Amino acid sequence: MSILTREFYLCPDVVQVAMDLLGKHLVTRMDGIITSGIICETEAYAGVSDRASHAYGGRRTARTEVMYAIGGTAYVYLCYGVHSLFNIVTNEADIPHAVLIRGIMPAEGQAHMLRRSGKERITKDSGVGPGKVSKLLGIHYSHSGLDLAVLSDKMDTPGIWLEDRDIHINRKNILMLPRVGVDYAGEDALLPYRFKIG
DNA sequence: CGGCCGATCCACT
DNA sequence: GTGGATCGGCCGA
Repeated sequence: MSILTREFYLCPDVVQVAMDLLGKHLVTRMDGIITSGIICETEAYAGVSDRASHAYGGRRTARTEVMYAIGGTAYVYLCYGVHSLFNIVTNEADIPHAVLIRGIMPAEGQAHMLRRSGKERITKDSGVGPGKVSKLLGIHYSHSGLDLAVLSDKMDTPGIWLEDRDIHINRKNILMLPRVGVDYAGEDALLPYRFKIG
C-alpha cells in the first residue's frame, strides 16, 4: 500500500492519469470516519483547449480558480444544485487539467455509506455516478481546494487522499467512451475521454 | 440585479 | 422513458 504522492498528479498527460486512477482507492476521513472505494470510472478534462472543461479558453472564475492549482488538488463543485462532483486537478500549476471521478466500488466503511445515502444495501452500482461517489464518501463542495498529496495529521479535519493497493488494471480491460453530459462541447464531446473498468 | 442553466439522480409512468 | 428537484455560478444589462 502506498499513498499517491505529488509526482503522480504532476503527470502532463491527463488522459494517462485518468486511466491510471482506475483501480486506485479513493479514501476520505470526515469527522474521523474513514470510508473508501476503488475507482472504476473516470473522465479526463484537458484544460484550456477542451470545450467540455470549465477552464476552456483559459476562463478563470472564483469557482474554477482551484483548477489552476498544482496537481493533487481537489476541485469539487455543485451540479444541478444538488450534487457535489469530485475532480482531481493534475499537471503543474496554471495548467487546469482535471479528472472527474465518476464511479467507485465501495470498500471500507460501507455502513457509513449506507447511512449517508439513505439506502439499505450496497449493490454493484451504489457508487457509480459522480454524485453518488461524493455522497458515499461524504465529499462536499466546501472541500474544494483540499490537498490530496499532503494530509493534515489532525484526525478531526476533513481529509481526502488516494492509495495504490497493488490493484493493476490491464489496458485491455479499460473501456474508452465519450464523456457524459457534455453535448455543448461540439466535436470535443466525441473524444474518448471516459474510462471504465470493463 | 435578474434570469438561466448545469460534467445528476431518482421517483414515477 | 421522462420530468422535477434545487441552488450556486455565470453572464448580460
